[in-house]
Amino acid sequence: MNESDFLRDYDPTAYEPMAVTADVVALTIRDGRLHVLLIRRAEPPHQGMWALPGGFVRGDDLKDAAARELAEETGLLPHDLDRVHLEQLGTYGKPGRDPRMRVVTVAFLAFAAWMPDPKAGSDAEAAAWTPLTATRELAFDHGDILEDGLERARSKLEYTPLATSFVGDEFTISELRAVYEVVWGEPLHPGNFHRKVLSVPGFVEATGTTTERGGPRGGPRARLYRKGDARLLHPALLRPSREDEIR
Amino acid sequence: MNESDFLRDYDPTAYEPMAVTADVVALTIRDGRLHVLLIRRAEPPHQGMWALPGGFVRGDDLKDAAARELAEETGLLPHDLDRVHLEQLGTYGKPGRDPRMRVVTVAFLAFAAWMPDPKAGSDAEAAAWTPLTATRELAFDHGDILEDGLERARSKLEYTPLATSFVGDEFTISELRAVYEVVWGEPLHPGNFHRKVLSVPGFVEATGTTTERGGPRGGPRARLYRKGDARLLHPALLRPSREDEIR
DNA sequence: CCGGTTATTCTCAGATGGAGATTTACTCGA
DNA sequence: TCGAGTAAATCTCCATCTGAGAATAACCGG
Repeated sequence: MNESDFLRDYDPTAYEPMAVTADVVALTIRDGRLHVLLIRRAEPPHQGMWALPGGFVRGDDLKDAAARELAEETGLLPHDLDRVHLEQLGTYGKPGRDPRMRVVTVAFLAFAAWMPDPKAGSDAEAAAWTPLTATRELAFDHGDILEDGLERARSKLEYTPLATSFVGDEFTISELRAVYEVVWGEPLHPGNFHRKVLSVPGFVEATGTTTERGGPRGGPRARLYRKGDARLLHPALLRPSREDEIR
Repeated sequence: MNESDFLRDYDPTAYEPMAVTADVVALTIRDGRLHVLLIRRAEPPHQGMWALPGGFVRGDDLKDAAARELAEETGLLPHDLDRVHLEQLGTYGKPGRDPRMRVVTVAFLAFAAWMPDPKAGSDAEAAAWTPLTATRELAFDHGDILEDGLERARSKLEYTPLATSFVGDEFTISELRAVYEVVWGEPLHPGNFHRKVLSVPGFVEATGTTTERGGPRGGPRARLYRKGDARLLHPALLRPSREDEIR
């Protein structure tokens, strides 16, 4: 028996204690801006700082732990949770990232069209949907995790129908375009976007109905669409101008 | 203090023992076929079955643990390890995936142009580069992890210069095309591939030299190229015909 | 030297994408 | 009620990209 096999069979609690947590980067769109769910830490370390919601993984699956954490902070019911897109983002385990002990954090990314205001008296001292433009410095390495989550979100809009997770069941092409513009942070050509969305097979399907009224500042009633059955967008909707990220 | 904060401050060893391992999906190309590094388990559970190489994460970073594991099984020196692409693939922590105890595995994906034969008398009873066409059923959920790794590899060839990790420092366009054909599992149009590779800015740069001889079955000498400075391929090289994956 | 192989380039038609203009339907305030 | 402003939906034009196939030329082995 060599070292590795020895370790595999040895009592694991004899090693450096290792805790596994599931943290969530929960994104939603409010007032035309992208928001992330943050909590204010009630205890040291980093007491009083804002952080991503999260908690220890216990007997459940990693994803279930993340869902539980999300539900706890938002007051989302199991029924609502079904409508939230939740995917694994990455795992962060650099020694020293938590001063108390070795903590390995599995980060998840959540998207939803609408989420309730954080429950008062819930897990942390305070929880709030925070516009990304106003993000303070976060506790631990949560700033890095948030950055990774945003990049993942921007990227997944390109080749998956994920944007439909940010809007209601029925939506207009303009609402969908607003999602892309908010997440990508740049304006898109309305005509070309419209053409592109309708030309990608399975992205959206027409409901045959329109909005009740035109926009608040005028314009015709827009047709309503539902999410289609595509799992991948082909061809993809590519972000304009990211020359800087290529090299 | 509510439940979650209580847990955060409580002695972590009081919980269900949780082990964190780093496993590696190491891919390379040999004899024109894609190979994955597998070990044969020397101990129960799944004694005698093939599995991905991996081991417990201890005081080091997750990625370092994966690199150590890879070096251990292949005999790769630190110098060689620099030439291996290693990235995080995902984390697998479903309760019950290891019958002994709760094990959370952070899986990594490794690519290299060439890796030595596994060291005799190393970690496991046996280790071998296995052609993917001949993969047996793997221990634990390693079959799922391998599948995820393959899909990640196929996908990353599309929009990153990762394929250059599978060839030597200097390579011909045909060698590069062979990488794509082997990983994607389908033939590509040589003329269009050639045009495309040279048209993507920063993918490859000419060395100005050619091979010493033509191919083993004839043909002119091919020009040699080096990896360029692009981190992303734009526009991407998209896989043909994946209609089946879209819906 | 010859037939077969392969690197490289070219052609051509169809698909795709960006920029801008047009048409039409609607809201709001004068 | 009417006119100005706004926005949905469509269209044009043109540059670029793509897939399929073919042409050219260099090189192998016999």
